[in-house]
Amino acid sequence: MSSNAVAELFAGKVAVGTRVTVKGWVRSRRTSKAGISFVAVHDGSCFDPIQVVVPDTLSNYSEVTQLGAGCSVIASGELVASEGQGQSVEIQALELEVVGWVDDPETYPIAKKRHTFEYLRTQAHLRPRTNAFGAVTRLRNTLANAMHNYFYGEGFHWVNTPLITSSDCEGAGELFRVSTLDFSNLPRNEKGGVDFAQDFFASESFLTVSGQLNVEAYCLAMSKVYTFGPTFRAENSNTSRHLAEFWMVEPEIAFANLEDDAALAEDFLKHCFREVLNQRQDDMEFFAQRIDKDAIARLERVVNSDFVHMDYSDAVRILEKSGKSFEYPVTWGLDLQSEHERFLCEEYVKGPVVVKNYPKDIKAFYMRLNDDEKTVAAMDVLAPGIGEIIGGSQREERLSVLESRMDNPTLKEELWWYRDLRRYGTVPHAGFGLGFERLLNYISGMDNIRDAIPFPRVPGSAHF
RNA sequence: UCCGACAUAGCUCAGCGGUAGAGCAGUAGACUGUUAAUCUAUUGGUCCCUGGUUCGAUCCCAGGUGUCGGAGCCA
Repeated sequence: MSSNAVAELFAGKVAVGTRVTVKGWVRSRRTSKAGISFVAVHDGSCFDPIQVVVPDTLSNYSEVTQLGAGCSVIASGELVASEGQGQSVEIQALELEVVGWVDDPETYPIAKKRHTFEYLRTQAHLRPRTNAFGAVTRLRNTLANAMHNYFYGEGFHWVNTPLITSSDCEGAGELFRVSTLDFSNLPRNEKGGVDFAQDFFASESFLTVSGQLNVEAYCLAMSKVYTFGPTFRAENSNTSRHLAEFWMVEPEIAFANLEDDAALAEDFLKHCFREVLNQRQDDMEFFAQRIDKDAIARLERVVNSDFVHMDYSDAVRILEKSGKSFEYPVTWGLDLQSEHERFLCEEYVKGPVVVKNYPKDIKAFYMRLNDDEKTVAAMDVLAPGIGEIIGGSQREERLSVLESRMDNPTLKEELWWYRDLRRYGTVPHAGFGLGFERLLNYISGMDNIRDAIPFPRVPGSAHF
C-alpha cells in the first residue's frame, strides 16, 4: 500500500480532499467525549506530527482510545483543512490500523514530556522519536547532503580513504588497534614482543585518525578532493566536544595556498548554512525556540558577513592587551588555550574567526614552513561555543623541508609514499579537517556532541 | 587523565539522624475541535553499592561505581 510522508502533506503537495495514508508513530492522543479522538502521528519526515481526527464511528474506535505515545499506526482518510488551531491540514480518518502497541505505557521511556538529554542518552534506541533528536537527525542528513552538493558543484571528487591504517605515527592522537590475533594466546617474536607478522595485515594496524595523508595523494592527481567518513581517536577525552568515533570532512585542493584554503572553508560553511536555513526551517525554528534562542540569527550573521582573519601573532597581542586575567599564560610560542580561543571568537570577534600562521613547534610536521622559518601556514577556524571547528593548513610540498620536519625516523620510513608525492610533480596544496558533529552543534545550539551523533562512542561507553 | 558537582517513584526534582514527598507520566472517572489540554481520585520507592559512626543512616564519614560540568588532548 502506498502512503504519504507527513512532510508532503504539510508542504501542500497533496490537494485538500484527497484520500491519503500516513504510517508512523503516535506522539499523543486526546480523546473528546464529543465522539472524536485526536491522534498526533509523526513519521520522521518533518518536525510536526500530523493530526489524525478519528470519529467514534470507526469499528475499532475502542482501540483508538487506548492509543498512547509510541504506538505505531497506519491511518488513512481525507486530507482536510484543519478546523482547529495549530496546523494547516489534518486527516479525517476513515481507517486507523494499530500496527504495534506499547507493552507497558507506564514504563515507555519516551513519555510525552520534556526529558533531559542526559536521560535520553541512556535510551539512544528510542530518542530519535523525540522532537529534539528527530530535528538533529534531519539536520544531520541535510547538512551531509549540502556538503556533498557543494563539493560536487565545485568539481571536487569524493575520495573514500581507508579506515584501517598501518601507520601509528600520523600524530593526531591515540589509535585503536585492529587485530584478529587471539588475545589469550598471542604469538611472540624472537625478542619476546607480539609477532604482528602473524596478524591479519601482517603488521600492526589501527583505525584511522585522519584521511588527510591518503587524500593528499588523490589531490595531487584529481586537483580537488575531499573525504567524508568516520574517524577514530582513542584519547581519554571526557568532554562535551569529543567522541571516540566521529565524522570528519577533509577537503584538499592542489595549486593552493593557505589563503585559498581559508577562502574555501568560508565559502563552504556559508553554503552549508544557507542550505540548512532553506531546507530545515521547521527544525531550525525548534532549535531557536527550545535549544538556543540565537540559533537562526547566528547562521544568518555568518552567511552575511566576512570571516575575520588574524595571525596567531596578532591573536597573542590581542589577548595580551585584553586586560582579561586568563588561567593560562599567553605567550608567543604557546598554543592557545580554550579560554583564549573563547575570548577571541565569543568576545572579541563575536563570530567565527580564522587564526593563521602558528608557531611551527606546536603544529604537525606536514604543515608548510613559512619564510620566517618560525611559523607554519596553519589555520584554525574558531566558533563561539564550540571552539575549534576546523583545523587546516597549507601542506609542505618541498621534500627537503618536509623531511627535516619529520623528526621520527620510523615516521619517515613508513611515509615513504607520502614523501614520494613531493618527488614526482609536487605542487603547493592545502586542506582542512572539519568536525561534522561539532558543526552540527554549532548550527543547532545543542551543547553536547554526544547528542549530535546517533549512537555516541566515548571512553567507557560503546552501548547500543 | 585532572578538578568540581551530583546519584531519592517510569521521568523531573524537593526533603530529613527516627525507614519519604511534589509535579508530570500511568490507571479510573469528569469535561472539552483538542493540541505539553484541564479537573478529581489513585497505583507506584533496595532513597546507587560496600563498609564505618550511631540506640537508630536515605541523611554523617570512608571507599567503590556511574553520570554531568570544566580542563588537557583535538575535530
